[in-house]
Amino acid sequence: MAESTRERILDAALRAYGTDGFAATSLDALAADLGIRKQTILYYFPSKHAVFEAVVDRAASDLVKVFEEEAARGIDGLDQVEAIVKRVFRLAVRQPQLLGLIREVTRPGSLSIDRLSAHTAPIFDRARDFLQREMDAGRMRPSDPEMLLLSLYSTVVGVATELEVQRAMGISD
Amino acid sequence: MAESTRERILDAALRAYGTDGFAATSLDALAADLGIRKQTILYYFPSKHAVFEAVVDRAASDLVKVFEEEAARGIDGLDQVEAIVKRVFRLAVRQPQLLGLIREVTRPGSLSIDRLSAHTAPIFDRARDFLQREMDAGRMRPSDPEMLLLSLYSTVVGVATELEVQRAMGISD
DNA sequence: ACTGCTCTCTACCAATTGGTAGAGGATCGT
DNA sequence: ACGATCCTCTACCAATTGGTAGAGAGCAGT
Repeated sequence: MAESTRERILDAALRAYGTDGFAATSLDALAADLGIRKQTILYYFPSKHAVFEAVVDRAASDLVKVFEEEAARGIDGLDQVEAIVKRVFRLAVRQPQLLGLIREVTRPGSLSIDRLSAHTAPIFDRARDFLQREMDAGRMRPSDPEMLLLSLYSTVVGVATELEVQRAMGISD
Repeated sequence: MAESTRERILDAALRAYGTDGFAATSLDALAADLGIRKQTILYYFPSKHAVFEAVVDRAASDLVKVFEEEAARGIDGLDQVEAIVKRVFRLAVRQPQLLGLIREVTRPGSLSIDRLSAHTAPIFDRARDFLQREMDAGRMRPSDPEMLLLSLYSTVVGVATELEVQRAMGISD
């Protein structure tokens, strides 16, 4: 067995939720995509929403891992920021639905915001402290670290997810 | 009659589609929110998707109008960019769901991308030419105008829509 | 051979979905 | 008074939804 059924479900769910969204993806469609019955999905997860939460958990920890690994290399100033942005982009190219899922979770009506921020809050705090430190040390132009972080986040997620916009606007690659 | 039923439907639909999304908003829910029956909605629009398209059309032309008006003032360089960004933000504060709807349309699986870009293509071209001109004239740091435009777009839409993120991250206002 | 466990299945369900058909009230010009 | 038009409604429908109940296959340990 190359991959457990549970894992295959999470893979397919990430793909579906990240592109079409949670509400637009039925358990039947998800199961059909995997060549199984939806009751098999409901054997591994108590409800549709539980599938979503599990996908969010895995996606969040994947993202957090990127930050942890990159932060461990201890690069300074903008080079550190650039390195992380580059790695997130590489992740987004390999798994385009991952950031799409993040976008889905961060939607106003979402129920799983807390689940995501439980994962991301620590690295957010660390990132803010890092930016503040680099600004104090004069290695970065001083500004509000939280706002800088938020626009960094928005830009990266935006550009990475809205490939359709790029195509619609006529940007090839 | 203060506002026509058709207009009221579009208002409620913008609110719902912009926050919860298209798939998550049933015609019944939309009608209940308005205190009418869904058949009344289907009297004004042939299908659920037609409601969506009408909302997109109106939202797009609202946004385009902002650009047209601001461009008509003929400001130079970064001041022009800043003025437009500010106006879009003001619009986003007054109608938070508007940019949420844009985000919904630009999702990978969306069917109405062409409908949106039909509206926005002209101002996109104009904006790109404007940036190119300002760069050539030395009023802006030279770079790829399309990429600059895309990151501008992503940042503005991102920051404006993801108020939940801001809250989750602990940014008050 | 039997028991228990893990897994996937068939069968079924009540609720909700988008959509159709058409009745009935109001308002109009004639 | 009349039909026509505009609007909103009730009644209904087939399909899909998330979820429950439980059968049965395969495989372990005994």
